[in-house]
Amino acid sequence: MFLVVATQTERRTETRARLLEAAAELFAERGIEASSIDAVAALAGRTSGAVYDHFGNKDGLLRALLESWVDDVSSAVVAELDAATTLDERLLALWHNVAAPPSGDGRWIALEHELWAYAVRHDDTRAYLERRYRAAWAGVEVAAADWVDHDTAGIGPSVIGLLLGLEMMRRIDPSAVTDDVALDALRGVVLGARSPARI
Amino acid sequence: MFLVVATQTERRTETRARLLEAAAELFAERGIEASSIDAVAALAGRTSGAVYDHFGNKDGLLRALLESWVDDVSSAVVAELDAATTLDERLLALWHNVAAPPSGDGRWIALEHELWAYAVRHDDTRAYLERRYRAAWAGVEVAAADWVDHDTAGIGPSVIGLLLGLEMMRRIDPSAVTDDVALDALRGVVLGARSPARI
DNA sequence: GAATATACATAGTCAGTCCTATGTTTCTCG
DNA sequence: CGAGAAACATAGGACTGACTATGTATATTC
Repeated sequence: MFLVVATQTERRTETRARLLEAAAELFAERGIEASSIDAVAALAGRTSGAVYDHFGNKDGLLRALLESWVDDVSSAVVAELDAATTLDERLLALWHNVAAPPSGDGRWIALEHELWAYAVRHDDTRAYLERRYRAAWAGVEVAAADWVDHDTAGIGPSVIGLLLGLEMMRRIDPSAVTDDVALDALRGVVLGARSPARI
Repeated sequence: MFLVVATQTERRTETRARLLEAAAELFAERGIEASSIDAVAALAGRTSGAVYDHFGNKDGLLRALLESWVDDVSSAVVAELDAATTLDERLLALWHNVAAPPSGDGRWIALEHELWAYAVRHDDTRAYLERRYRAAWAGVEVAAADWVDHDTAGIGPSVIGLLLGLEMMRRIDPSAVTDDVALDALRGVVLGARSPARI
C-alpha cells in the first residue's frame, strides 16, 4: 500500500505538503486541540506514523504549519494594496482580505483566530505570535504613513485589531458588517487617529 | 462526606453556584473543550456526579453558565457610562471594562472570546450568542446617539468588534495598546462613522 | 419515627487521543 | 544486484474524558 513515485525525496516532499494542508484545513475548521493527529493524517491520505516521522509530535506539526505560512498572507495583502490608489480602495482591500480572501485559501482568518486562542494559553506559541503581530503592526504603520498626512505611529494594533474584531462580528452575523460599515470604521481609525475630539 | 447545611434547597443552591463559578473560572482560563467535568467539579469541591445531576451534560453546564451570566456585564457597563460626562470619558469607560474590568470578575473577556470560538463551531450556541450580540450592538447604537450629533446606525458591530480586537492585541502585547491608543481608535470609529474621507 | 425522596459520591464503561515500537515496502548506492 | 536506508504503515500501551449505574448519607413527609 505504497505510492509509487519517482524518488523518495519527491514522495517525502509531497507527504509533508499534504499533511500541512490537511492540518491547516482541520485546525481552521475544528480547532487545534479538537483535531487529532489521526484525523489530520487521514485527511492527507496517510497515517499517524507519517506525522510522527515528519514532525515528531503535534506541537511540531503546528510549528511547521506556522513556518510554512508566515508571509503567505501578508505578501498577498501587500500585492493588493499596491494596486489600490485611494485610501478607501486600500482600506477595502484590507478588509476584503480578511472577510472574503480571494486567494484560494478562504480559511486563513479562522486559522488566525484559532492560533490566537491557542497562543494565549501556550507561552512558546505566544512568543512566536508576538513577533508575527509586531511585524504586521509595523507594516500597517509604515504603509499608512503614505496614505494620510499625519503621524500614524501606534495605529497598527488598532487597525489589525479592528479587522479581526469586525471579522468576529461578521462570523456572528454577516449582514451586520457590510463593506460600508467596515470601511467607515477603518477610515475612522486611520484618519481620526490623532485628531482631537470634536464634541 | 456530606455538607451539613440547613435545608436541601440551600445545599443544592450553593452547589449550583459553586459549580457555575468553577466552570466560569476554568472555561476562561483553559478553554471550554480543554476543561473536564471532573476538573470543574473538583474546583467546586464536588464530584462529577453533582454536575450531571444539576446540568445533565457538559453542554447543559455551558448553557446554564450563559444564562446566569447574561447581563451581569452589560449592566455594569451601563452603570459606569452613566457616571461619565464627556465622550472620551465614556469611551474610556467602555475600554476599561474590557481591558481591566473593575468588578471583581476580571475574566469575563477571556470567557467571551472562548465562548465566541466555541459558538462559531456549535450552531445552537451560536444562535444564543447572536441574540446576545445583537442586543449589545443595539445598546451601543442607542447610547452613542446621545454622544454625537450624527447618525450612529450601524456602528454597533464596529465598536464592539474594535473593543474585542483591541483586547486581542493587548493579550499579545499589553504595551502596544495603551489607553491613548484605544481611545484614539474608539473615537475614530464613533466620530468618523459617516464622515466622508478627507483625503 | 419509619418510609421515601433528595443530593450528591463512587465505580466503572466505552471511546478517543498521543505517542512508541516495530514491521513492511520502496528506493538508493556501491 | 544486494545491503542498507528511507518513508511510511500497523499494532498497541497508557492515559484521559464524557457519561452511566448504582450506592449512601442527609433531609422531608406522613
